[in-house]
Amino acid sequence: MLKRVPVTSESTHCSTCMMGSVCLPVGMPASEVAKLDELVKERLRIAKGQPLFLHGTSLDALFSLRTGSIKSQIVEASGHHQITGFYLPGEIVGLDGMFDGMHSSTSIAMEDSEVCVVKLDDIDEVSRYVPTLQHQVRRLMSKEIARSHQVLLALGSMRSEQRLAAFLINLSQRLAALGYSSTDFIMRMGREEIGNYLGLTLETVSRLFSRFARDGVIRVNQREIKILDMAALNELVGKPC
Amino acid sequence: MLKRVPVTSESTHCSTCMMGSVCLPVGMPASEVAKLDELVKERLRIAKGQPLFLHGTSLDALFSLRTGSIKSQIVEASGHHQITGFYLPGEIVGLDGMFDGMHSSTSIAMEDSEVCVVKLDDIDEVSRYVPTLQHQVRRLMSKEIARSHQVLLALGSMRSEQRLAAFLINLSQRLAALGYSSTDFIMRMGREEIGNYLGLTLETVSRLFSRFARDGVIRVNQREIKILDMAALNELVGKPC
DNA sequence: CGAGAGCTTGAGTTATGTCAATTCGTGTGG
DNA sequence: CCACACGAATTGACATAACTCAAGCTCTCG
Repeated sequence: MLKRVPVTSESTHCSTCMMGSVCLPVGMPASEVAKLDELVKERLRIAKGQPLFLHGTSLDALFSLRTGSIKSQIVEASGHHQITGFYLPGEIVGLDGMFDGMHSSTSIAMEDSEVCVVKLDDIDEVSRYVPTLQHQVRRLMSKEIARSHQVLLALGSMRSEQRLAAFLINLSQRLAALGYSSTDFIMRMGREEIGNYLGLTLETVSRLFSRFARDGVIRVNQREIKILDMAALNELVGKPC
Repeated sequence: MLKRVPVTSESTHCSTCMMGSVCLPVGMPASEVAKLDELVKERLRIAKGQPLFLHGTSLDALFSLRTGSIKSQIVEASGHHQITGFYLPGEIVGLDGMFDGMHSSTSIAMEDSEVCVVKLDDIDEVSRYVPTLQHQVRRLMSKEIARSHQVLLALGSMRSEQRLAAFLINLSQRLAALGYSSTDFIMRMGREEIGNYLGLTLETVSRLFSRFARDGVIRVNQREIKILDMAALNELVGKPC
């Protein structure tokens, strides 16, 4: 069974990659993107359930998710773990842990996935002739900070139904940005993972899905979601207190 | 009353600054730090309660806290706000919001404070001849991500007493790194701010302080804290479940 | 010295967690 | 191909941690 297999067959160039509009080069002028071809020298396939990297191991690269989905989690001494993010294609995994060169989290593929490996050394190298690349990395890190602050807001000040609504809205928007339906999708994560991420138990998450369905806000069948009333979801998160 | 006053009297050079060991240059080789003098061209004094920057305003600089303390918070449409961080001297404020050039949070001085202004343009400029500066910025951003993940862990999977214990331990350690006592300190934030940050109400925070005091773990008098039994605090966060 | 903000404490409520039983769905081996 | 087994999800009943509301206290600062 494949675990962590380098992809050798296809050439991997940012300039010709279909993901360019959502991935690391997002927002960069086309003329600059064309110069990024030295950036990705390797790709990896990760089988469902397998780690992309483990907490505590050394870090010399970032990973740009091409296909599949990945979760990141941190582990306590007690063994308890907290999921800190779900990543979709085009998103960058591994931005934490650049502080001391050690991954501060563990990342696990939630389905068979493929990532582009972006070595930090190569970022430095390439940014000598593509100065905006540094800005790009800063922007992406900054976005990751802002993202986790949003989750903080959810965990710190929202009730369970608001958290789940916010979660669904967020997922919907990110899938839409990838060209998928914003109203019909399959969630790659289970109830327990959603609960862990949102600071709730799986039972609460399950009850909420049922309630949302009963109220006609969504239709849900296992991990298959159909959003029927997006306005109601927005209403939920927009009017707290 | 002073609000946002540039400091003109003193020269501001990283190479001679006392904060070097904890601030932006932390961990950089001394030879490199010596070249950072063009980095900070401006300092600001912010009066207690005044904003350093507001959510939604444009961003072209980072702020390194020299003296005082600052809180960052994000605001919901509803007006509800969530504190995302408390910053102490040597820490960098404004790392979120570099994504689209807009501050995604508001930062407010919790006491009269002074910050060094580090223009993004100057970072780019200086890093041409101090290449490690880019690494340094990445490291600091990465640290901010890891920090917020830790808070996520607290909010997502700890009970109230564990959250407060973790909060006290964290504060203690950061103060110790600044050369202050790790056991005796004044908290610059009130009960409500602590509660907001930890996803609790001020009453719960107050009760917890009382309980910790009753149990002989701390002594507390308003915002004055004396940690009597650090082991007990660590015990609390280390043994959940 | 008075007023207001911040803090503490109590009593009662409630959202969410816990424990447990049941169903559903999927993949496996006879 | 069916039946079984296992993990995932649902649902219910009950327990409880934390919230809400309210009263009183204590600093601080003008």
